[in-house]
Amino acid sequence: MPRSGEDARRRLQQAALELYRERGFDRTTTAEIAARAGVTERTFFRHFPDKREVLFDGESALREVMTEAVAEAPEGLAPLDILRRVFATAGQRIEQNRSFTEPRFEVIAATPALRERDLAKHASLVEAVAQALRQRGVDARSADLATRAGWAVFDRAARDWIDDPGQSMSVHLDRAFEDLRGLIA
Amino acid sequence: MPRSGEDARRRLQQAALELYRERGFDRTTTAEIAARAGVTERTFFRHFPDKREVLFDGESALREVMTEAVAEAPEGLAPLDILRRVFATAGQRIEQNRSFTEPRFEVIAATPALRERDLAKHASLVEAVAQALRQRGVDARSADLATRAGWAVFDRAARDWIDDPGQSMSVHLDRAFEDLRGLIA
DNA sequence: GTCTATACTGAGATAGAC
DNA sequence: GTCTATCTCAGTATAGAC
Repeated sequence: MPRSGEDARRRLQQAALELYRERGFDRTTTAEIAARAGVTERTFFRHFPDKREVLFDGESALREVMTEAVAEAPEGLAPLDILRRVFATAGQRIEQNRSFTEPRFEVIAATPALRERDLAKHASLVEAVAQALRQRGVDARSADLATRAGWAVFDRAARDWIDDPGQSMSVHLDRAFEDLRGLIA
Repeated sequence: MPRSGEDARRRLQQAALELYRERGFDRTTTAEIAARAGVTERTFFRHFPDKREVLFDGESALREVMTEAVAEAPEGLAPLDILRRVFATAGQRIEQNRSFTEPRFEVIAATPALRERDLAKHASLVEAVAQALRQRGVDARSADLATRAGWAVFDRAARDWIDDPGQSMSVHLDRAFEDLRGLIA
């Protein structure tokens, strides 16, 4: 059994996702997850602060991708146009990880406790993106409002893509942005 | 000790809010809440499924107010104009309960676990409002997107009102709606 | 790695309202 | 008598302290 911490971490995530799917989040104990990953229960809590967090390890990387995309967007773009680019970048990542994204998505949707954590992570991401906009000089109110409205569009597009993976995320994103425009006009 | 369940329920809510403010959510035990309310710990869990839910008892009433406001809005309004009315109605309720709303708001903002639950309740409200829009014949995608974007506006206005209660919620709402319009144009 | 506090659950008994 | 709120007792699992 490898002693590498990173390896154990990955096995714990894999084991947790499997068990949450097999018997449900509530009926899975941390001891079972640890056993399947070949470590002790204590090790589980060394890697993850709680039973939910094990499914949200990629969030900080996504945050970096998004805040960097904000910083690197060309000068002179309107806030919502910056966000369109940012979400397109994030959408690509999600598209590439589909084999992991999709089962994870299902488990979260089926589990209220995980859904709560998911929403909290989204709120945190939205806040980080809004802050990145502010650092580009966008005023605080506009940054906040644009990012939240933009997230509604992104979320809509992501769910559209789950239902219809034949079209790429960027197509779904464009459509959702157009829909929002139509609703306001 | 009164046998009325409603009375015990109210005492439990009151005791919980007090204790969460006095020593923080994490440092408050359910046994302490029950003791202050004059019931046993087990009774706490008969009224509330968990330690967080005790602060979210008014949500179902707010949901009814909002979905009814959707149903009662005049014919022929665009989705976002319906929502503007709905949120104005909800805003009035929030304004009236200020003495309860504000301490509760503070405790939630200071406690990650409560913030998560708060976000989940918001998501559930958004879904209920979107469904009410669908029942008026608004197509599913528009209902979803409009309600989420509208909620971003509502949330912005609510925080503006906390910072500046001198202006009414409806003023803050109008301003936030105008801001969104400006961002899209 | 060990120990412990506490959130939460289940089943059965009791007490008051009707 | 039924029904419902509460209590008592006995546990399990998570998470944090040591």
